[in-house]
Amino acid sequence: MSRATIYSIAEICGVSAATVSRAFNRPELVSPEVRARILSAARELDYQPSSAARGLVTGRAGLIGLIVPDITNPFFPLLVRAIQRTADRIGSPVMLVDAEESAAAESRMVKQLRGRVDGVILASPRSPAAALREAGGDLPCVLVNRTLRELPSVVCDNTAALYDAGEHLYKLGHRSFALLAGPSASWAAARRSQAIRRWARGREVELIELGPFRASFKGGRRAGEALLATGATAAFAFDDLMACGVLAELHARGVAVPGERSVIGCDDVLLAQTVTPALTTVSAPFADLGRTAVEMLIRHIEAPGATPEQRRLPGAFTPRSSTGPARTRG
Amino acid sequence: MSRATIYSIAEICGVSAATVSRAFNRPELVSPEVRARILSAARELDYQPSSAARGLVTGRAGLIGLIVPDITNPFFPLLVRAIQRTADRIGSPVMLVDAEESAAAESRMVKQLRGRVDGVILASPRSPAAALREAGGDLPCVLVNRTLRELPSVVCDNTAALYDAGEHLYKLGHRSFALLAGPSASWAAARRSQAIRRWARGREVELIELGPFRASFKGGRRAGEALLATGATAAFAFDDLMACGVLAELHARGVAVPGERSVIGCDDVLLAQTVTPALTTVSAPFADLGRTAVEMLIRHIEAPGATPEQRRLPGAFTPRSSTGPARTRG
DNA sequence: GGGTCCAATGAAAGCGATTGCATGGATTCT
DNA sequence: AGAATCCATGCAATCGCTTTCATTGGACCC
Repeated sequence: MSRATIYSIAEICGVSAATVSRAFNRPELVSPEVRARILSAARELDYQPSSAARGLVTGRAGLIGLIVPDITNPFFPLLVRAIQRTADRIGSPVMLVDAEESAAAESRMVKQLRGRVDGVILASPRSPAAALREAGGDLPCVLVNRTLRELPSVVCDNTAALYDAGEHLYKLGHRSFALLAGPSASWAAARRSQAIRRWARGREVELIELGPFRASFKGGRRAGEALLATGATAAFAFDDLMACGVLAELHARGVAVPGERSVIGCDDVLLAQTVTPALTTVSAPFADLGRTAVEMLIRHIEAPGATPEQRRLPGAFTPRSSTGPARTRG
Repeated sequence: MSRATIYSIAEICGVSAATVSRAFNRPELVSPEVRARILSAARELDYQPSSAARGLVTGRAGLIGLIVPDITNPFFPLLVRAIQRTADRIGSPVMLVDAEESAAAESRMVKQLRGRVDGVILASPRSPAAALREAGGDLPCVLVNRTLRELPSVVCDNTAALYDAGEHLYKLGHRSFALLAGPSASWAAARRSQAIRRWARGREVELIELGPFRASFKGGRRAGEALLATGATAAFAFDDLMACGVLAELHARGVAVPGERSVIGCDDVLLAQTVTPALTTVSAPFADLGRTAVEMLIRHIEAPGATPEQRRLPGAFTPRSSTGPARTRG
């Protein structure tokens, strides 16, 4: 048996297809008894409206796209969940696309998504600005963790939290810090480095910049190696994954954390809590990030002309066990 | 400017819409010059076919659904990527849905997906069999990491690898083992426990069954606690996440791994490599799992009547650093 | 030269929903 | 009572594409 349509329901109920359609979309326009009959018949037949047909006439796909650079990076599942949860509440499922860290794939996917979705959320896009604008075309887009003047965006602003982190270490007696920079193409990496530099400038401390390193466990191990070559007693890693690599490297070399060095991550992904010692980090407001992104996208879909809004949500400093008093040098 | 359609292209090229459609779908049916003209005009106008219109007439959405119980569990991102990669190659994007560990949500989502997608891949579904069958209806479904007689499925069979793991520990001198069981509702957990039991029965060893524990880091800590209350020198954890919890708990209590106890995980997720010590585990064939699932689904979409095929792919024992010689009991 | 066949194209009928407009019966107003 | 109003419903067009069937104009064969 083929799927039920508004026509089969109409026939059964002895009404026209238009009435059936209205029973679902504008229930106030059909008489209560007829509506009841229709709904019950629909349930009986296990009717599901064809989204293709609806999409064709309304011009809306009822879908939003989500492009992430790397779903295996533990940052993204948390974001994906937050976005999906919000999108689901407003009845617009999410099409997830993994760009596998390729900028080229990213804009290719945006293009592909056009015509299938009503708008897309681009999480931490790697693509150059021009490519993004071009690929987007008239497709509503919102960026997460990156800004671009022409597009709405929501970013996590870690400035204040990183200051808190710095102060935390300062109070523990640290005076020499290493900044383990993330990938140079990453907008977030640039912002974080900047925030830390600014904090360091306002304090009487030494800041040794190392990197850039890849935002991966391996990258972290390399960063750990570099860290040991310096006299820094505390390190800011670009993100938690890198911080875990640092921890592993230090452990492998018999350097105690936080005994001999303190390490700070960023994002607060699952890993940060499971690693030993538990990672002092800056928690990203995943839920808010996701919710805001979806809300902004919806707004942009409904009012395509609106000026792109830029939102920044603060991260929160979360002390755990990977930071401790500075070992007195010597 | 509204989007280009086959009509606008047809007009520009001085041909009929039918020809334009054919130029894309049955290129061998239109003359080379006309096709070239059409394709160039299409590129010019940045034409994207409306998937709604196409879907309406062909009855195919050109989309497959993927339902995972918990995207934040590191097992799933790896699977998602593998599935997406394959689906992408055959030009069928993936709609990802996170059921947030709720069986009810799971079947609700399956229902919702019907009419939007051509088929669904259900990864490690929690729902009772009846609910799944019912929700599926005539929608092609394939299960990953769970079997059900009526549905095609692909599972990771860890039996052999777990035997290897057992032998590995046996050779290291272990004679008393703990089995840290996963959630009782999990099909995979049942299979793993069974495999280990069978192995133990074939050997002169003691097997202490503990649990069930939640398949989470916290669950693992609890399992670690329970483990310490026994005399077992080696433990099989349900999965890597749980194993990490065990490791953390042992570390917190000053018990050395692998010095005093050996721990084995399962799945080989990112965590297994980043934790200290690196986890000895059983690697799941994520890429094959994903590829097979998509291929089976496609086959089932194209031949709805076919008998459900059941595939099992072997995991591979992967020794790392969390296992070592049994401490001679004192 | 006339018939056959084929390749290239066009005309038109849907696919299943939404929606503006028309309609007709009941209700209310004057 | 007749006119005006309104509510519930039906009719029919439409969205953009695919696909069947018909048509045209050569090329080819006898």
